[in-house]
Amino acid sequence: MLDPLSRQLPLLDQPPRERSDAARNREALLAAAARLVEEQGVDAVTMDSVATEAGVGKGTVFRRFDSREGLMGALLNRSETEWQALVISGPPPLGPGAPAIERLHAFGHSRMELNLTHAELIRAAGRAGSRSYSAVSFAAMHMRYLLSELGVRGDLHFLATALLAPLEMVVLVQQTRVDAIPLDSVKAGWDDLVRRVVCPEVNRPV
Amino acid sequence: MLDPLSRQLPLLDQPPRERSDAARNREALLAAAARLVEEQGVDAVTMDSVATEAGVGKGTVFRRFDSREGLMGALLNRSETEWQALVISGPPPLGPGAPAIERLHAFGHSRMELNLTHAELIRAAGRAGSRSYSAVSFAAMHMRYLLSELGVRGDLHFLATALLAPLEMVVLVQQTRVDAIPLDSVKAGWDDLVRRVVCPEVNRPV
DNA sequence: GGCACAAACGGACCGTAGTCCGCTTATATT
DNA sequence: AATATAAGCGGACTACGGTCCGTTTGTGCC
Repeated sequence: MLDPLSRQLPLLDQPPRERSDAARNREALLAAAARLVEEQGVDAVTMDSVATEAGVGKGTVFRRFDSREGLMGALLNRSETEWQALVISGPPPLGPGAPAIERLHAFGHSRMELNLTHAELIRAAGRAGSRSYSAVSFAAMHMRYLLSELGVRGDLHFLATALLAPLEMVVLVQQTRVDAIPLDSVKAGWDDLVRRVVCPEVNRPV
Repeated sequence: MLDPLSRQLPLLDQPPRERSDAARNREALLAAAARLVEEQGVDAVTMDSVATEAGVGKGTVFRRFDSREGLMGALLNRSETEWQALVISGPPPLGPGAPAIERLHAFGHSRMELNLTHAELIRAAGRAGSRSYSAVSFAAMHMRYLLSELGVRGDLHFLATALLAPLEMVVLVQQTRVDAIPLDSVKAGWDDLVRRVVCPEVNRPV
């Protein structure tokens, strides 16, 4: 039985628990969408096909995920969460335990791979893609932490954004697919950018 | 009369001149689209309304611009071209005549303003937006030129991309609209990034 | 168990992007 | 001027994202 106070002051509460049928349908829809992506590619994920595949009505898909972009975002969110766990508590050098500079390089490389792997999905997710608020804010927060560990001075908020920006999917796709630059060269370029930003000479105490 | 050779070897030729009615319709469509954007915002620019407004059929809009994104891209292309002209031959510090470092700062600031001004249009243009090949390659080329003038060593191709990336609309919108950072702070942050990249100590001859 | 009600459901419906194909017209040639 | 032909044209048609609202169902309370 729920605490009666929770019922009376719902605004102070967690939003009320999701109804069981709703939860079941959400899982079924995510599973159906993931399967469609796997088997037929992102373009085959229409709201109708996902609904049919999950055995629910179309309205339900929109109720759960608001829009196609929202559905794609939810799909992305799963791997984003796994990745964040690796950064927070996975093995070094991505996870804790390695020197900050190594973690920083591993962070960038790993993010590039993640964004390229999910390029189609990120594109389909639009605003809900890699620039969703939670994804951006986690990455930026971690980046600021690593930069401060390295003694970088300046506007860490902006510097984090600036180092993250070339890891965005649109930029990576341009470089690796349009300009046909090997991924390793892109990584090396980013490493050089990092070197310049953390360079001791430009971070002299004022 | 055309050179007979041109008729016989069309592959060596410029693509045949656009038919006069086609050219007229293209202008009418661009004008109609620009007017709709101006008066009612980007969302009001549906392919039907543009066609009606220009007094042509819907199929004609698609024939000329392939897609809604293509139409938006064509609209953007006009201001992009004007901007490129300013960079190439406009007044300093954006145009030639100022020291390279000042031109670089002006370049970044100007690009930010341009991208923010056209944020809606760029979003609606999707792939045809600010990352269209011609826009990206012009900006990158100019950036490489300025960096080389400044004696920057390293992978100029990547460094140009890295300095351009934080000027992308999605990043700027995140910073100025979501995080509510004043544009001047963003500019200052970018200036600092530039300082680090062109810093003499990190560009010592090997 | 029975009741009340908010939440969830589903599918008909709407607007828009994009396709298709038979008709029209500009242009080059004679 | 007449003709041939490729390019252009237009609007009916399809598919998909998104909305709406009458119906169903899970949940907490008695």
